[in-house]
Amino acid sequence: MTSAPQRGGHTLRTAPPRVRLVDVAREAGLSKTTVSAALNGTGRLSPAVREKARETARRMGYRPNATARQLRSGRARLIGYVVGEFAGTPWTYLESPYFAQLTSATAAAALKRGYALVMLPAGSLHSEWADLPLEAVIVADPVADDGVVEDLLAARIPVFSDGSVDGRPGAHWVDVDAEEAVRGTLEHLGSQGARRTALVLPDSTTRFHRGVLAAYRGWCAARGHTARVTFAADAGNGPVVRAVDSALTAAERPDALFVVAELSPPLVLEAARRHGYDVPGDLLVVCVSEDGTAEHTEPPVSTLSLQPREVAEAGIELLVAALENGDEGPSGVLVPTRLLVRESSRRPS
Amino acid sequence: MTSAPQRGGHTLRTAPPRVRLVDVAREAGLSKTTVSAALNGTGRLSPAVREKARETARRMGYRPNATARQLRSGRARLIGYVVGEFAGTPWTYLESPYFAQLTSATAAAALKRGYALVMLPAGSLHSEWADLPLEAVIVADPVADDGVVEDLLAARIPVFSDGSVDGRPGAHWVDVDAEEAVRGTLEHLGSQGARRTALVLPDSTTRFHRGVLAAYRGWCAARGHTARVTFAADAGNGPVVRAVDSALTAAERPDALFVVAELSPPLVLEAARRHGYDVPGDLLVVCVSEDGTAEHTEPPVSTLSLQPREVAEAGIELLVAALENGDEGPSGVLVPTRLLVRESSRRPS
DNA sequence: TTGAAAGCGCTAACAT
DNA sequence: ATGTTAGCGCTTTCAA
Repeated sequence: MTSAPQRGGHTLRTAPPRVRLVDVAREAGLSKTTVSAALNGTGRLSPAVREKARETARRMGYRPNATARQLRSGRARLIGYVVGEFAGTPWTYLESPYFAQLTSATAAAALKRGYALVMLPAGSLHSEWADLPLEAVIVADPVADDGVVEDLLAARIPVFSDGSVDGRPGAHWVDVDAEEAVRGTLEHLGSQGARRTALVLPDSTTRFHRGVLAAYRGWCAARGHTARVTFAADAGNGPVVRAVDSALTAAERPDALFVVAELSPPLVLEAARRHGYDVPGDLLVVCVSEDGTAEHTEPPVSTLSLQPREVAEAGIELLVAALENGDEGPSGVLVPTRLLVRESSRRPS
Repeated sequence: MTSAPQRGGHTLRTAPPRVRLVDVAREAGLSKTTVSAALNGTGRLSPAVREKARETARRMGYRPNATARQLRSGRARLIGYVVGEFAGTPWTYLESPYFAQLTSATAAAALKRGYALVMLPAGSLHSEWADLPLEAVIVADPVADDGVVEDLLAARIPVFSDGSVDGRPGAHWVDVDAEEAVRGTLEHLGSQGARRTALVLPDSTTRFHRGVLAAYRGWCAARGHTARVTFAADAGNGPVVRAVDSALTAAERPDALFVVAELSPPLVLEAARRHGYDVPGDLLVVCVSEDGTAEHTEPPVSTLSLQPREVAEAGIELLVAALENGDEGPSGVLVPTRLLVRESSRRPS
């Protein structure tokens, strides 16, 4: 007879050993099977026995051991969640309203289907959390050639990410249509009279940001406009404010600003004011943002929403389908963005 | 011979069965024991054998089953994270900079000690996630008589929360000193000439918010000042803006504003402007906020930081100590707040 | 130096 | 209707 680690593992020295199924069975004068069936509502048991088992379990404060169940069922119902951007500051992504919403919506959608989300540091690799029993991992906005995606795929762990993983076996994706989003926004701005729309973009290799840049350049080229792009050196208010400042002080002043780098809308307005622009009088403004402050500013700021909640829903739906019905079905889905036009981008007539 | 569920559980129909330790052992012509020891660097094995085991495992793409390990070790190294406030909208808490920072800092600190964080919906009860193998649960800012805390304690799951759980066996806490925070802020405001400081508070039963209210009232009473409290009906920009509006339009206009309800600092400034106040000329402003925009406004806004990162660090330290060294040691710790004085609360001389 | 076997706590196939 | 037993995949004691 071997002696396994202290019952209940290396847990609290002072903690009493946890009540197990067998303890309940013994106490009730029944077998494990019967108690298990009684508690799980399975099997054919006489109501009396079932009740007795339940009563005893309750009285003894029995709680099934989740790990044992997981092992038995072969399913952990745990999903990893890691974001590709922000690798330099692995835990700041939640401070972005976009990621805050994406993350919470993902957790919500997952939990609704019976899966829980495990938060992982941005930019971390599989090896750092290999001993978590994750059934799949969501990689939000991976950077170009993201190491995690490779690692995961090599370890045969299903990956849910964006369009950049298309075609890889075991990889699934949800994507926003950057091309269409940019076109829609620029057309809107154009329709309000903008001729010189400047773009402020994070210096990131995310698929979305790359897509935005390409679409913007394409749009300008097609119309013979000069592309006016300013890159924010880094995420965070400071660097993005500086990028906006520099976009607004260009020799040829822009008449519209499309801020894709995440910046609190009131701060965009303040920058405009600081540089002597009237919004929307001589500067139209649209921000890619999920920040609710946009509707409370004076004037309210138009935003392009990337619809993180819809993205999360679609992603989890795909994930559940893949995990539970095998790998068939579409491996990707496109979610449309939504342009919320407010006063900041409506040229007064 | 029984036939357990499909090897690997109900996983992908098309997925090949996962490589197990025994598969590697067979392939290498060794025993499970030997391969396990080789891979874990334990036991006394000849270098040749160890290498052979490792090589075979690598070649076959072996990855240990995390659930089996957990069962064996009796430890899941998983911590639940649930917030008490926001029960009405269980997933919006991340949109608050305070909770975003608290959450990410908690996840970071936990992971550093080898624990991963599982995100749970705000206001949810133990029964909704009873089948997750959580070794402990962190209940951030529980509301008065929070059901989760009771549930968890009854289920003998260690709880880490705030001072409101003090004294309960199995409960541990980290708290901010609301009394001192309020006193410090009001003194600062007073030193800058404020005589009529209005307070804007969420209508919440959180320990911190209750503490702030009590401290504020006490402070006013001690000095014979009238207490000027406005409650924000709800979280979110809209309701809090309305509360600020109403505080600013009181018959007797305040000369200082202490905004404890979470609101984007630029929006506080805008409200002041809207009502004809000059900040800091005739209204001093201090916000309880972790929002980085505070330093980028004109004027920059003074904030009282609740130091979520320090709170998280302290909490996880306590948690690890309790989980790993038994339940002794202090069951609670107090973390000081930090007043960051900026231009918005410095009376120009 | 290596291997056989027990057992973590649970569920389900099978026998009674 | 209820119980016996095997086994999920792993680590560890103990024997060889």
